[in-house]
Amino acid sequence: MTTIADIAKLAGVAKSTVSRYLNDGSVSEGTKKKIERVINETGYTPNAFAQSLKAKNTNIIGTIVPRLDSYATSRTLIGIDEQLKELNYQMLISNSNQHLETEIENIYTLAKQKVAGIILLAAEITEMHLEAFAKIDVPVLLVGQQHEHIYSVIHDDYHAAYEMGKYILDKGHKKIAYLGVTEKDIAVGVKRKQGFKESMKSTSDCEVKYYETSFNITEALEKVPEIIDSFQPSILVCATDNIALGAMKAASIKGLNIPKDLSITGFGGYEITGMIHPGLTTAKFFYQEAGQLAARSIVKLVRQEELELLNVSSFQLIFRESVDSIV
Amino acid sequence: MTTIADIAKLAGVAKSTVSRYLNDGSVSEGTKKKIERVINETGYTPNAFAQSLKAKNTNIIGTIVPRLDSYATSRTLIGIDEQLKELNYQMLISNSNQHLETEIENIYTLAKQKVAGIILLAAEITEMHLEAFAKIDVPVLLVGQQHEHIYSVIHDDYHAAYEMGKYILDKGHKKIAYLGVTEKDIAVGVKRKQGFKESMKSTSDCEVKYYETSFNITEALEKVPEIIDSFQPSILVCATDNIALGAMKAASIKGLNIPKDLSITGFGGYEITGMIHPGLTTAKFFYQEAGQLAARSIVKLVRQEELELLNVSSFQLIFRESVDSIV
DNA sequence: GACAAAAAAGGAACCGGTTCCTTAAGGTTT
DNA sequence: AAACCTTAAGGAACCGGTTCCTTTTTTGTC
Repeated sequence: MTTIADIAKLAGVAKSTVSRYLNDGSVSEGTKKKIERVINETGYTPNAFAQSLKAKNTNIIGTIVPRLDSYATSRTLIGIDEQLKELNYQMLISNSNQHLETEIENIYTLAKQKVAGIILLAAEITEMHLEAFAKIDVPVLLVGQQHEHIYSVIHDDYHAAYEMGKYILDKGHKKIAYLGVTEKDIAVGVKRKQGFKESMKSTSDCEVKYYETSFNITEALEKVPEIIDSFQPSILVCATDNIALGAMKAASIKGLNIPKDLSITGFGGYEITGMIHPGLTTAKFFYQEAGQLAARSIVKLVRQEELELLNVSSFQLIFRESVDSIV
Repeated sequence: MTTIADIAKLAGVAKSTVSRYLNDGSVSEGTKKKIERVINETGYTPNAFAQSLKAKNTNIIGTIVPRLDSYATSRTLIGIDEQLKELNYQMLISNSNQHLETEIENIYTLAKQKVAGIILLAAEITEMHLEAFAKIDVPVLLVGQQHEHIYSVIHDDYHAAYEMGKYILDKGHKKIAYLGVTEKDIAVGVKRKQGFKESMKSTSDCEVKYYETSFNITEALEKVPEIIDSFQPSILVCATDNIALGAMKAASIKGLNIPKDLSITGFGGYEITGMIHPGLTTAKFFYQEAGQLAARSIVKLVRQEELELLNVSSFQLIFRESVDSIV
């Protein structure tokens, strides 16, 4: 390993001069040349640890994700990474594997590594989270979930669900099943359901039933047949695309034709929803863009610039073949 | 920020004693208690940079991925992460966004950050890669691709394709289209094709044609109709599940029934292939397990232990509804 | 109780940078 | 030509740990 002292000796100058050359650059042309030559010859790069030790902070933004194998997560990470690179920050991914304790642990680990900021893609914010945020002296940004005291970037779950509700009413559906998730998840479990419920208020001759499942495709697959048998809805509104995919599979297994026998919708706008047959009608969220927004936002926080507490990313309904018109 | 000097002062001992307490632990019971109390009170954690600066290396394994939004990548990362945690190493993900130059850059960046080792999920190994590996003094492990001089963990692409070929011959197919990818990708582009070709040698009354597309779903979607029209195969063997998904969509759009009018197979074993209708017959690779193997392997390299140059992860054919029998 | 050996604790140097302070050199002003 | 300012460069301290070496304390043995 060559160090700054080696470079200094080889160039016949002091350490501080080399350091100055590398940073501000108040160095005469002659010595610049000398140092440049030596650095090129040796292929020297400064030791990042020594720099960070002195600087007491880094340009690293830690990003904690609940899982890596999810379209939403991946796209969000891509957006974050893209934007951070542009802002000269680096992304450090920390996977908590849908494990609450690991998630908390990761917060502390990142803090210990002196990251400049933390982006948290959480499904749920607990007391332990708040405690961790308070203890560490690092700005935190939530993505996908909101909280009254923490900066966040969220998707417009409420209005997406509202518009989706309006749309299926337009299509004439009267027997509607909504398949949601746990209310611990404010965004997906609460907001989407609220938006949907609100849209249902505009009509009175509809029968709407609400069910709950997990985020797991296979669990949806198991739960759906029962819903179909007992309630016989004309449409199944699923709180995520994955649930919708499970529902479609379940319907296919039962020999039902989508959308003739049963319409299905999702939320998310995963790429796969356009590739299957029939295509799935869904509300598309802009994960990558939200990731970019999150990156810009956390950097603002790091730089102590002004930022809205709540930042909303938009959505777009995508109409495909999985919804039939009832006449 | 509290430092080890603060702790030492508060506990009334020397810095070195605190350090010893934190590491080997050759400290008397009495002082242990004192130090422990102070550390608990202050919530002190050692500065990772100072430690790394002295230690001259880290327990971080850098993992370079070509893209984040791929099932194979995600699963592999999960496996790596899981296993590294167990071995007390940390994973640092670096995304090259399918950009060769970024990939090379990332190699150098990771080396500069003094990672203990690098796992590279590459699609292609160029001269620039080899040059980078030679320059940096960090062990490197390839995943998914092999190279005569570099340690690697690969999937058994050759035999998976061979078995797949055998299977579809068994099913009686005679007009077979193979839709592959660029031969720059040794694993997917070359090995799968080779294995498949080998299996085709066992018969003489088959017409087999080879085509090429990209890894992109939409490109497959565009290319497939032409293949169907000009060649009219009874089966389309796709080199990846994504290509197969594109092909299925294309077939659906043309109004073809899968598998009656056209059989389709893939490679990969993505979860979604079991969720669509009809289910896709595919060769499943064990990405997560391969990731774990990769983690164990890179750690062996870091510790300068013995390791085979080539480590092969197995596969399993999954038979679903997308392949018909020709009688 | 004296003495040797072992254990515990202290002190200083070091890791590789950055930065502050000081000195030296060169240029300008009067 | 002296006084002053500016620019360039050197030297030393510092960031927060670890480790080696030395000194002090404890323990055990005769």
